[in-house]
Amino acid sequence: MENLRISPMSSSTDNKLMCFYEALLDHFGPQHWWPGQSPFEVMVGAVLTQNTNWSNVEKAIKNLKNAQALTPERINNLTHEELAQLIRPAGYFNIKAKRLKNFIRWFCSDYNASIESLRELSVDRLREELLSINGIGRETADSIILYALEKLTFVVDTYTYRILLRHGCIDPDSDYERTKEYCQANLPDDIALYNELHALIVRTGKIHCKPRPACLECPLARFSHDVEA
DNA sequence: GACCAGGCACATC
DNA sequence: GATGTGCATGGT
Repeated sequence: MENLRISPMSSSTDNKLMCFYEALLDHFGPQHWWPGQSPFEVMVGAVLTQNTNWSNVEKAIKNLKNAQALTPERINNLTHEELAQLIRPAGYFNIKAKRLKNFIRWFCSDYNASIESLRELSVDRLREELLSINGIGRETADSIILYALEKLTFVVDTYTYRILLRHGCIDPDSDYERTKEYCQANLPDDIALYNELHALIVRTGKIHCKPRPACLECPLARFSHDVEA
């Protein structure tokens, strides 16, 4: 990845986001997301990781692989109970089994389980279609578009919102779409950068950016960090 | 034992 | 439209 050098102090505050990116990349290094071996595995992982620690998702994916069930056709042919048991370690297994089935039914019936067919669609069309599937919300849709299909869309999550709010980049009433707009307006059109920044934000959020207290050891603390937030 | 984790849909007001 | 709640396992 191109190693842009932007001084946090000299580049002014009109692009905090790029300063954050530089600081986090310097501190943590590349995160090599998404840890899936295929686009389909990434899509499955995107559903399974909803409100769930990734280590639990890995167990569920391992179960699917061991059962030789990690293909659209195989998952389509599993019963609800069979699928739910395989993904049990990821939590919410009953509801996630339904969500996976919904997603894969759409993928198979509308796009013949073809990743390339999905890639031919525009981001707007993809997003609209994904969001029409019960169980696929904004973050899951954007994760699939960015990490599985490698198209330009920024993924917002609770850490993104929390960090940007704490640094005064967004208003407390900013919703997902407004937060996403802020990010995309302040970043170059670079899929690899979107990929890396979201991963770095998650890494940061896990360690430093709990709801409170703000952590002075956070690599972002020097950027007008509101320690009272 | 409490809390958290890479959300989402639905019910209720 | 905003808020509350159910969904569930596994690590710390």
